[in-house]
Amino acid sequence: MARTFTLNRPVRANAAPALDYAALLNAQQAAAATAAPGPALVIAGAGSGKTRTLTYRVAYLLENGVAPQQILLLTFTNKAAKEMLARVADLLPETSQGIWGGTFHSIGNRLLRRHPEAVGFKPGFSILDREDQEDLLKLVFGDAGFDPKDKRYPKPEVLGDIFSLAVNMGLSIEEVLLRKYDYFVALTEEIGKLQAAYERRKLALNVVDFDDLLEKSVRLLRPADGPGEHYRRQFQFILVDEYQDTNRLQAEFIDLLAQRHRSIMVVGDDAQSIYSWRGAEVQNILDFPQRYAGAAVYRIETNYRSTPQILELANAAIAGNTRQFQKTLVPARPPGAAKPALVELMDGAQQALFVTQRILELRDEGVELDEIAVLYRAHFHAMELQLELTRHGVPFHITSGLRFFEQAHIKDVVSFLKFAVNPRDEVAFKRVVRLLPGIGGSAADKLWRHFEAALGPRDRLEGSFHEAFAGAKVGAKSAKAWTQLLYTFDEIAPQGQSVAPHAALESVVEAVYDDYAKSKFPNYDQRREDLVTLANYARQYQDPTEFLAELALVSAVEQTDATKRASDDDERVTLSSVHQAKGLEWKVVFVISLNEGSFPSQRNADSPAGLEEERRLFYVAVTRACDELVLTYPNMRTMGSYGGDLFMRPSRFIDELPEDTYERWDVERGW
DNA sequence: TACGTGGCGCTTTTT
DNA sequence: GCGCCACGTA
Repeated sequence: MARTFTLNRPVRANAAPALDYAALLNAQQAAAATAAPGPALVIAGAGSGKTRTLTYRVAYLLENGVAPQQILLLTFTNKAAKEMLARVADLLPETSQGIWGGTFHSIGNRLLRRHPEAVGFKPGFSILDREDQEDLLKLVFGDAGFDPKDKRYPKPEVLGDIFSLAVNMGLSIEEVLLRKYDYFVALTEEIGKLQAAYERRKLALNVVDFDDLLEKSVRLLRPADGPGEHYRRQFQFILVDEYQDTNRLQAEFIDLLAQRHRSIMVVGDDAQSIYSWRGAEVQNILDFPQRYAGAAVYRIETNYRSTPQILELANAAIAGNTRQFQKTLVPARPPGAAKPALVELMDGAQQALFVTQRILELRDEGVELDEIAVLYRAHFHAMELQLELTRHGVPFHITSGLRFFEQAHIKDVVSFLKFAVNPRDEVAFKRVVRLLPGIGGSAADKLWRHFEAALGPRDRLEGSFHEAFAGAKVGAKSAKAWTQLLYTFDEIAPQGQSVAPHAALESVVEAVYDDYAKSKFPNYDQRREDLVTLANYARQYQDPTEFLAELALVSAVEQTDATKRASDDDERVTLSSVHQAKGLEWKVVFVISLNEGSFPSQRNADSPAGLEEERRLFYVAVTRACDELVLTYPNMRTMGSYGGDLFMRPSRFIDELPEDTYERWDVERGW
């Protein structure tokens, strides 16, 4: 084999590092940021400046002559990637351009766009989100010769979960079924057939799902003589954020890229691994020192976020877990005014009333509403609280529900573009035509077959859509809208070449969708506004393929300055699941419904591993609080939940706390 | 295809 | 106790 000699970017003349790491970081952070090349594990406790450390690590590499494109920075969320890259750019504006940074999925997308054929896809493939995937799975039943209405089979939604777990955890269908869906074990063979049919369909439609972005990338990277070798040479330094939440597939993705240089720094907190149900394996981080022999281990344990009282409770909360790196959060802040509060309430209604009244009290004390959060294990735990807050006129927002790009009206108009860009996209086509009055599943299917025949083996339409659909019949009820639709298709993709995304969106809304939206949606105005926002967002993109990929991979639009200002004006309390609160902090945090069966969730309480994850979730919840932490539990489950009244025990996580870590509040009725 | 009614099931959701 | 989906009917 030829010898490889790697030239590093020449170090700038008199290149005394501009940044004084010892002054900007604490000793633990600085040690990690300036670590020598080679494998390294950074155990970063909650609130310890993990992002800061990672940011300075990148800066340190750049300052020491590593070229930006030799750095790969992997995160789980777009927000995290964006934030870190922006902070690096702030530190070193001149040298940071060209870093490969993004989510696992977006980096996978980038690789596959460069080498689609190597894994059987064609350029311009589109990305299915979860809903698209389910739509496609419905079609797949027919392919495999099964009746989708047959109740024995898992619903598309569950099927998607099964396939996803299999891919992400590197398990066979049978293993997944045995572990999580034992009532489907008898159908192992059939489900396997469905999976094969699904794979064929994706290739035929030239579409990939989220999991493919990783799995096909791994397949691309695996061969020693394939394109992977190029990237193994290129990425001399790999950094991974939130490593505790990686699954088996992601771990392999990283390992494949790190094979050559072995200069990989993974950062995370095993105590905050809370996504095992999505395939995350906390074992990845726990075993890292074994998998990468000679790995340096750094610990960042100084917590800048919370008062010592809150940290004492947090440390006690996680102590019950055995599978963890022992660590203790060390407070940097002076003692706060009070210990965390533990509040026993009669029932859910009283809990809601208590939280509401305490929030009002805090507001009177000068705490702003957006510095307060109420966290819970499951969204329905917040139902009574929502009623109570509304009754008292306390504004709140809930971090749940559909994200911007997943809303029906957004997906509807985007489907026009998807079909224009990729005329093989049956799912997008059917979604579009079903918007027309008088056209349902069977008419959509007929139209699709007609179009498929006209398209032939090509991946791009050469003539006009009018020609392609010549002779296709629709009912009298649909005729007018159908003509209008064909006209629109030809406008947004003349000769099969799609126009710029914002122009296409404007055409679609104006010609077809606006009328539909008016008749269909009670909140037409809001939706119309969203569509304008979407079109404006699209202006950044010239290439429709790139725009569509971005939509699939990004869950929220950047807040415009206008909306930011608007939301600054009216402060709101945050209501959030603990999962969605990870990485965030508030001055005052309430954790509610701390009952056996609720938190820990009944479904995880039976297995030791499940219970440890619930305990980590509790740990994540309490470590969100800066100044004040309030834990509450009702004694009875009443209206607001199903099944009638029931006594409930306080959570075992409360029993596990030493009594001197909190102060009990006695709540009594004042009327 | 569109609309009304009964039955079922009901954690979390980075991409 | 409610909402969604699937099935029945026009």
